[in-house]
Amino acid sequence: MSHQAEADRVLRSLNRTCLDHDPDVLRSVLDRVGDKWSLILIGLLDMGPMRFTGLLRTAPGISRRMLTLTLRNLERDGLVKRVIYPEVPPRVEYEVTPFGRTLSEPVLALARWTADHQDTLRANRRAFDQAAGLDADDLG
Amino acid sequence: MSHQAEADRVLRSLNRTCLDHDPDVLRSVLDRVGDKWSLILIGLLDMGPMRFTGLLRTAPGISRRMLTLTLRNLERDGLVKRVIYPEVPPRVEYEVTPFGRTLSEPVLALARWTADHQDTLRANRRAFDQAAGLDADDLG
DNA sequence: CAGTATCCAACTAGATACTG
DNA sequence: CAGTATCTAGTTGGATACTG
Repeated sequence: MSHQAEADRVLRSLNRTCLDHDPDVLRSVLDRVGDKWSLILIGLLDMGPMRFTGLLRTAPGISRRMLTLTLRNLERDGLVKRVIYPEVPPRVEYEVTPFGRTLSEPVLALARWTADHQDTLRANRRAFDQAAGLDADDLG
Repeated sequence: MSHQAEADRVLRSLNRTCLDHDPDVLRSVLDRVGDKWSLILIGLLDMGPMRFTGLLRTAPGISRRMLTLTLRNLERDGLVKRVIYPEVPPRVEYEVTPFGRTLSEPVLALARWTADHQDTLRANRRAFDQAAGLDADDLG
């Protein structure tokens, strides 16, 4: 059985189990990984532990609020660990947990897909938008 | 080199290329795949072509509006194909394109991860919420 | 430094009435 | 049947002032 056929079979099964059975778990993970900042933070922390302000500086355009909220959610899921050093001034470091690293692989697969197909995607979108534009302009 | 080490290396590289270079493409794909309905529609269509009303009935809780918007975006990206049969009453079928099927694999990987780890996730969240609750209630 | 609290703007998504 | 148009509620996310 080919890899593709196997993948199809499993996806079909997952469609049934995930969609019919408990779509909320898949949804919640997609919400986590699909929101605006989680993946970027995981990506940054994957390269080593970082502090709050470091992440604030490094993640392009994130606000304090969203950094706090996103880190809390990642921590809640056990994907990121928060380590407090009782010093003055206070120091807090965030790091990816071993559990979090298991998520890297599937995320990696998705990132690879986007990297491999971004040209196709761009072309598709451009073609679609152009066709729509011509439609709207009623030009041949 | 182990699979994990290899994955780490590639992810690190992707961090640099995707995050530093063009985060928007990865973002746009995550937006597509991570939004409320795309994955569910891809899942349904993966089992075979379907018509608008069929999807409306089968996807749990989707509105006409969101079905239209989501299908348009999937079509725009070339992941789904819209086939019009010029009949009366009108018939339109949607099907996953070969390009769309290439996306199944990484999505499959993510779905598998959620399936494999949903118990851990649930436990993590429960533990975190309980700890937060105890904190808030000031109980030991 | 590492957040929290508050306010506000933008976007997302649902309900529903209408059209070819 | 296969949508579009419109209105509205709810959510997400940014700016910023404040706290331990």
